[in-house]
Amino acid sequence: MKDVASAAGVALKTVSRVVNGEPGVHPATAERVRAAIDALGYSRNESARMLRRGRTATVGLVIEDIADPFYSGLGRAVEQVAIDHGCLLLSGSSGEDPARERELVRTFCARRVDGLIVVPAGDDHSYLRPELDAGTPAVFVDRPPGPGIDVDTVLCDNAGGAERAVGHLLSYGHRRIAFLGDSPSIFTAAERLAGYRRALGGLFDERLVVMRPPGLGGVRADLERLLGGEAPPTAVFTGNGRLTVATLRALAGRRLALVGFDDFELADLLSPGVTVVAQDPAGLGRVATERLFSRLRGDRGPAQHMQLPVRLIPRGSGELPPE
Amino acid sequence: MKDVASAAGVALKTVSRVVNGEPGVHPATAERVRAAIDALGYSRNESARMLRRGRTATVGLVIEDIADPFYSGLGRAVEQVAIDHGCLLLSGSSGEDPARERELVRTFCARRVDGLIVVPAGDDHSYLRPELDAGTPAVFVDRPPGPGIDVDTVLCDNAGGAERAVGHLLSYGHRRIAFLGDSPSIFTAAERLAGYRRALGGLFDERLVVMRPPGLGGVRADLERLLGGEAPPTAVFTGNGRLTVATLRALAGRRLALVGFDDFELADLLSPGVTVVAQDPAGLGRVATERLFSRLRGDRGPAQHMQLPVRLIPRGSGELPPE
DNA sequence: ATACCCCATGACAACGTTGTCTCGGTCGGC
DNA sequence: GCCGACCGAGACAACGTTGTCATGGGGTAT
Repeated sequence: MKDVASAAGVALKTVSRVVNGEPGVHPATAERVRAAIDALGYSRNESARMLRRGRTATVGLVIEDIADPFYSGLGRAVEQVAIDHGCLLLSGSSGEDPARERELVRTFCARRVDGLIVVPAGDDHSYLRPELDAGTPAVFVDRPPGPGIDVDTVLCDNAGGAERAVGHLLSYGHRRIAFLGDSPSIFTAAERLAGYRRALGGLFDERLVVMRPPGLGGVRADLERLLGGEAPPTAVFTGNGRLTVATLRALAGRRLALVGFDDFELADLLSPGVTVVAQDPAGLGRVATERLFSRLRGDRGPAQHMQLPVRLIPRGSGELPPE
Repeated sequence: MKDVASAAGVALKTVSRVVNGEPGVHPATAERVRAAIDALGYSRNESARMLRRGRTATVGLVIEDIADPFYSGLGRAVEQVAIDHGCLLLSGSSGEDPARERELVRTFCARRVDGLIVVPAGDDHSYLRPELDAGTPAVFVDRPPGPGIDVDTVLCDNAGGAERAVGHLLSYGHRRIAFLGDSPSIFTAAERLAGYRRALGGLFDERLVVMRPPGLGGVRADLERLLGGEAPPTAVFTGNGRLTVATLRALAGRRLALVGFDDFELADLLSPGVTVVAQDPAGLGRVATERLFSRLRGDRGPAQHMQLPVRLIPRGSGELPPE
């Protein structure tokens, strides 16, 4: 910028004014400056600008794994909204590791991101307190923060969706419906279990519930055990997309009524098509990021807790009769 | 940092030394400084550090669409390697729009990213010349840069993979094999067409080739036209993952031998399983980013052009006999 | 003609670090 | 007891912007 200034024969500040489109510069001068900028291939140093202004025009996104279609859809939406607001996205995957989540947040905050979008892995977010007090807004998506931290959250209707899924199977005559869920320490898994339980009411049988981290081996064994036991289930409700896919693999073509939480590509092309309760990952990302920007615009109201609806999509697997 | 210094009763520079683990600080002093840091909840301002050091510890990633499983897998690998090298990732989706690609690169460079990983959308990258000359290394992945720009590239064996796919169908007795590809202006599509053509040799028939941007409607119509014509194809080779899926939808269960370029989740669960030529998106990302960091470590050698192998995975659809 | 105001421009400090240089004190060797 | 080396620590400038305030010149109203 110094070079541009001397090339155009003006002061530093005038170049700054032109670059930022500030008023009060004679058109002819501005033109001369622009010519010098082009000639020298100058581009503003954003690091210096960030330092001076205290704003980085950057949003930090912490998710579980960007390679997971659910989160990459969410991430894409966050990116889009950020760009619409002139911000860039710093992103990182926590891999469901609370220490890693914390480390990412710490690093993002050291870089003075304007705001944070977090899909938390852990359940203790007291480490966020100083950042929040310092004025860095955060929005939690998909899962709420741990106790004592009251920030905006955008969740989907986990319990309601699960209830809906199980109700659907009940309406087709099933009475013994298994639940394969993620570890109950994960918020969404616990919520979905609650919905499952509520839908079943007196039919609830804890022997039909298996909750553990996903993985084909485990699911296959669990399924064999469930189906081989006395009074086996006639249907299964799977608690997330990965478990649904693992279950489909484990079933290896055997027909068993199934409704899964989370939609996934090609669910419609399998035979039978897979009935799911679909969330809207892009919607979660969009709403959360818009919430964040409304905070950045100065909204100081109490924390908002939003819940997005889910949608049951019948495709065949959830409409199979018992037996 | 100023506050920490006065709290600990030392000079600014001493705090800096402690924070950066530089030698030459008395252990007792260091301890006092650390105590002050904890008490004040201080964290280094990375913006200032970037400005001063001229390094941002940031890698810019430009891809087509982070929501696409292929690119999100690639992005995850880039992120991992970057983190292993102490860098964060700024990412953006170009949406196959050259202007957007350029804009993203420009923005990243204004932020003085240490290096760039680019999946290009356009075919003119002369705009990169100033950045490259300024010492910002770039690595192109999946597709090469336009003419005149000689940077490291990491591609997969597009032509070889296509040749392999078509050869596979030929070996199962097919003689009329259609090709559904992306717009030939896209490098990978053109390469795969070349491989298809090479494998067919004299059997090549341009009436069996359809190249256009993906989208179910188009694919369905194209397929109807191909299959309804005289001497219809007995097999089809699809030029990328999205087209493979669109084709499967359009076929709606009709049996037609098919081999697709790109693997995708659940390809094994469809019936028949979908035979594919699989790339390794994570491998592309990893190799490219390692290349970038070797440049950042000072490698000034000539541009390297790497090609990763592909793998044919027979699953059933590619082994169907003609008719 | 004088006073006033506005416009275009510039000088200067500050943002929070880190690299360089300097300085005082202690220690070891002769 | 003297000198050089070394160690811990600090002063200062610089990175490239932008916000604040100052300045001078020309136009307008009185």
